[in-house]
Amino acid sequence: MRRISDKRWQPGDLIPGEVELAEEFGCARATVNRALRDLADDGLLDRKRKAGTRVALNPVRKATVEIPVIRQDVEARGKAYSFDVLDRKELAPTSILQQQYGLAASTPLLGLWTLHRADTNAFAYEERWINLAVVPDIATADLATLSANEWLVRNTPLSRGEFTFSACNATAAESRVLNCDQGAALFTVNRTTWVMDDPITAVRLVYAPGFSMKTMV
Amino acid sequence: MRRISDKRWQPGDLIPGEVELAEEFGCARATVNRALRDLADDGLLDRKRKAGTRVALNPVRKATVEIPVIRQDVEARGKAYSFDVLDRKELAPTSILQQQYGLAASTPLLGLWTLHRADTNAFAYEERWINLAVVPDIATADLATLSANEWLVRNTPLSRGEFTFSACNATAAESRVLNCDQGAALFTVNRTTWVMDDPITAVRLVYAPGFSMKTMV
DNA sequence: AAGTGGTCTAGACCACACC
DNA sequence: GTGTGGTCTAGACCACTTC
Repeated sequence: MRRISDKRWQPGDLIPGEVELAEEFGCARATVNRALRDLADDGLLDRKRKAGTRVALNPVRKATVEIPVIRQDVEARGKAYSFDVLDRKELAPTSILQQQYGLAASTPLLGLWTLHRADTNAFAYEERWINLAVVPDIATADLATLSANEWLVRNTPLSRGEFTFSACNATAAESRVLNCDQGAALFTVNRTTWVMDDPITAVRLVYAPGFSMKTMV
Repeated sequence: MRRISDKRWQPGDLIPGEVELAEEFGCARATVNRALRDLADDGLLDRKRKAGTRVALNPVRKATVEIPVIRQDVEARGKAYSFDVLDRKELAPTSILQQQYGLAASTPLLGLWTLHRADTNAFAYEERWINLAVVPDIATADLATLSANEWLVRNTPLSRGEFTFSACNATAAESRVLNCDQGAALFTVNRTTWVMDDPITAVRLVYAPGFSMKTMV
């Protein structure tokens, strides 16, 4: 790391192999491997078998953002968390949802519209679609006490997800619910979650004005 | 991972120690250690000496967002990148900057206002402060051909940074530069970068409407 | 004090990717 | 074919934390 930092090893440079570095530093090859692997995980090195290890050309900064359950997020800010399910409907996917996720027209979906609060203030507004074909049990769960998000986290196997962060102007409906001006800039997260190849849930989360997401590199 | 996924090990559960798992799986302890460490890095396990390893209670989703140099971001979208330095000033820190970063009133700063374009469209508007006390060389660099961001990446030792993502309504000036409506919701990134304990640069980056940042978990 | 994870060693074999 | 990183082993000592 020091050699990258002070430019003795410059971006694109091929650095010595593990065996050579182990000799130079007087340690075992496994130790060098661990160090180089950690640096590669951080995006500072590019490693390839046979080709060797190079200092990363694209200093792509990889930031790890932690995306906590909303309740924890609110509580971490020292506020009391509460939420209300404003609306709830079981219905078939719209044609947009069908093509976006490759769902059959007969797939049963549960739609939930939820307001999350910090103390008594609106914190975020959530629109969520849940695939009842994959998690039918949630249809009978008491989602007024345990949020759908937490229910899914507890009752669903590990999953992979995709997040999209953007900014949106508050619609009339959103401004009413979030108690802000229409057109206010709102930080928005779209999340889709799959188990295996089945989409479980799609969420659009609109945070009240002033929200920000912080991360370190 | 399978045992976490199928809930045989539930959130909060204390799982067997490394020695025991190594016996069970018929492998060396180092192999178990590597596996558990990887899972802990992914946020699935919490590990503490003496206390043991537990399945993470807070399934804090850790998403790794890649924050590329803007030029690469634009080029990855298949557009031609260009930029213009709209304004440039050397001056002392405002009192706000002084207290925010603990700068002396005499610290020389370079302020840059830059418009980044994708093809001929505005892509992002950047306001940047550079600490000339730490990187004096940049004052004489040709920042019209190589952006300040890339100059810093190439000429500065490794640094740590802090990112804040938020949403802002376009000011009158921003709407002119980004060619959008005043008040449009703009995705905004604030970044501060340090080398050791010295702040090098603070950037406020305002993306044109429609920008989104995507990441997988 | 004791038990846990954290790290290291010396050696070995494997798999991939380039020649 | 061959050299690189990827992974594993068996053993050892250390450091942190909780008991």
